[in-house]
Amino acid sequence: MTSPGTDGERPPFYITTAIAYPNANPHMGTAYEYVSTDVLARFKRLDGYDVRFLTGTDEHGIKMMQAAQRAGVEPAEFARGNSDKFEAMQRGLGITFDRFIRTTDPDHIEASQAIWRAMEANGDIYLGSYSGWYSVRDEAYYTEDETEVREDGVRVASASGTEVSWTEEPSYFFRLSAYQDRLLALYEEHPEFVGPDVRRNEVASFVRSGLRDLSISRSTFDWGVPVPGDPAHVMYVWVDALTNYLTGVGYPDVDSERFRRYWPADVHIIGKDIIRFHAVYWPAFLMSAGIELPRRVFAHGFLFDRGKKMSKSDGTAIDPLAFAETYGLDQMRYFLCREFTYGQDGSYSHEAVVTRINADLANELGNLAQRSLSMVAKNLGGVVPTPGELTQEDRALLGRLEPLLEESRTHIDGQQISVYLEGLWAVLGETNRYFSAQQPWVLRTSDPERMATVLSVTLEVVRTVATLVQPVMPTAAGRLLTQLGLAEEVPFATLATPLAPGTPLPAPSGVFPRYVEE
RNA sequence: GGCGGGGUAGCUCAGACGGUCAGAGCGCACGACUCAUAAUCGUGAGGUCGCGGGUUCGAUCCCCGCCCCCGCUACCA
Repeated sequence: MTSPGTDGERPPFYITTAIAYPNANPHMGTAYEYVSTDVLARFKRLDGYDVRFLTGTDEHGIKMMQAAQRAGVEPAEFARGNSDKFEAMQRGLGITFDRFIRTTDPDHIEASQAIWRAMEANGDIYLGSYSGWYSVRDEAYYTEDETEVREDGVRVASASGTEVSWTEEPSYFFRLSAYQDRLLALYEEHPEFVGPDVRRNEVASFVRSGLRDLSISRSTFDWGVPVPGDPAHVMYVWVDALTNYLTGVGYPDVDSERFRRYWPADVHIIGKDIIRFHAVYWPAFLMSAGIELPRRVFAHGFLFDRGKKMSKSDGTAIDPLAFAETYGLDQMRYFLCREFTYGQDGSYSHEAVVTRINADLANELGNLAQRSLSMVAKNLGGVVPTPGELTQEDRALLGRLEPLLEESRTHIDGQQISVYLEGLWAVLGETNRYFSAQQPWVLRTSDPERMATVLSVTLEVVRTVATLVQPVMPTAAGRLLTQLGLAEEVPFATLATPLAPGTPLPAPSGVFPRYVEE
């Protein structure tokens, strides 16, 4: 399952991010999710898969409505404007999504209503009543901890300060409680359904503790998908939001080529904060609707800003595009993927970014490429060198390249993004040691043929790493590949083809400049 | 409280049927080299592997107790 078929067919691969709730500006956490998912998507594409990559925004719900009111515009207009910001950010980050879905899209409304009907037809939706702390002015329910009792004894919503009262309203419920056993069986039989492991433990523990039915509609506001057959209600949150993954492949037309090709999704990439909805509600909804389950849900961790220099002086959260502007987009993408163990939390700082840029990119990779390519340019006429007989050292290093693709595949399939990069850099470290030990600058006069061999071996390393690192740093990798006389983008299938001796190479130039403090 | 994870070199972290398992990267110190982006290579730095017991020929890795830290414990997404 890790490598594409050999029959020339490109196997399908469907990957998604969570849809963002655009009631505020995007931050580094959202950028992290997009970049990391994009890396997984690009990797699969370069590895010969027919990838469908879905992302977008979740535009419904009470909070959007309130945010729109504060901004003095209609919800639809407000949502559109903010959604556009998210889409623009993704484009700015080089995210290669195939569709940017909005939950206000007509086909999504249709899909949501269709899955609702399917769950209803299965007897899992019933009308009940929902109760909670309700603010008439906000037209919203608040949980107990979102409210506080003022000095005058009146309970108010902490956020808005408006008075709340215990209220009951009719609401449709999803019979989540009926799915406890089937969900536990799912985690048991398909432990890969939830990752990382710690998240599966949490989810299983939660389900084991007992499930209550889920309120899935509201009648106190109308900014949402109308409930089929009862327009007084709109769907509340999760049926609508989660269904985007189905909309993205053509649901409810389950006979369509797109749906049959891409569903079930191979992996949903999400933040750890919404693991329950994806690992409990979502499979339950799908079981109810008679739809196949996604193969895996993977929750990444949170990123925290620990650096002072990086923040704006006013302390506002750093804007991802400003981050990319400051350090370079490829550098940013590399940092996000390499610095943090995917699935765990992490904190970033200006110092950490600079260290990665200089140590990993400028020194280990960029300098290796530069030192080898410039020797080729100066001493070998600027053409791919012809290797002579290989020594044990040469074979050992070249031997390290062979398993890299398969190892990378394994890591990527398990969403171990940092481990995949670690593997590439381990080889770069060995190559720098090899280069120093072989001393081609000495061989230049003592044994030119041997020098050519050493440079040839080194260029093979650069080619291999540049090829495999394309998903993370598409632009920089493309520049490296170009300097090796290759196309700007090359599929992984080309890894087995060494550089052709004699191929003229362009004049080398640095790809990864050092980051120097101003 | 319950469930789960964790406390290892200055920092971030690996680690193992219990017996070269005391490690990597960064940082730091010294040295080498000069092809290269003040890059690269070599060496070193001597950390009670949270605390106290126990099992064992032997435990950082097993058991018991204790002290800290973190996550989850449902309808904001």
